Amino acid sequence: MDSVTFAKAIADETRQKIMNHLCCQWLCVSDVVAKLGGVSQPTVSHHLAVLRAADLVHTRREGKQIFYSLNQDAVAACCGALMRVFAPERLDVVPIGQINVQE
Amino acid sequence: MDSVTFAKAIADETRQKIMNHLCCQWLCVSDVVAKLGGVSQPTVSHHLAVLRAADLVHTRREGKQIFYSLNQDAVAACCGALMRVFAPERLDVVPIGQINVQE
DNA sequence: CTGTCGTATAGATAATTATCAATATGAAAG
DNA sequence: CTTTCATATTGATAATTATCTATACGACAG
Repeated sequence: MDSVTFAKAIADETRQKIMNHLCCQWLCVSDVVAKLGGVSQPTVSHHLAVLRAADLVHTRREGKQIFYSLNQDAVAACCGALMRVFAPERLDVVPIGQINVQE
Repeated sequence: MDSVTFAKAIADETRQKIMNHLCCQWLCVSDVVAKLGGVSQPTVSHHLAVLRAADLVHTRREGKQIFYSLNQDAVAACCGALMRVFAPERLDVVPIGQINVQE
């Protein structure tokens, strides 16, 4: 996966909202539709497909429903790659919250 | 600056190429045009404007030319913010190269 | 097998955006 | 002041994409 694909995948407000809801929990599509409010089910399915194509979500089938959850490993890997390429001189002081990257 | 603005700013191949060229060095617009090859000057100016609007580049005037360089601090801050939001459970093992984030 | 429920896909449309050619702006030189 | 050079802006166009409605698909219940 390249950094442009990753950037395009997260470059949408609705998609970031979805990612927020899928962070640290599994939700089925209709759950996401309900949480968003005002967005149709096909639109949500489309966004989930974009996230899936970028490998940013995990998927699990359970009967008729399909559950999604955020692939935090992929997010971390992509952000790390972005930093290596576009902030190589800041790798020693990355402001991840109050945490600093150290060797 | 919000994470959607950042993502949109870097969600373009030409823009990421420009960011690459502006990483760790100052280049004027015509330099960037030359380095890219096949992209018109107005297009480059437009992309630089997008990057500037997202505060991802530094600017310096020198006579008739305007020099740009990548704002690595902003990149690092935005990537850090993305990680905090979308990879909160991986903050302790962020794969920044061979480096791990530690407390 | 048929109906129902959850999700995905198709098709259409509107909005955004990437790009170029042409032109404006602005700074320095003569 | 006029010209020249570097960059920005305008206007137009093509490509991408976000969204909806309608429909197809796939799993389960009866």
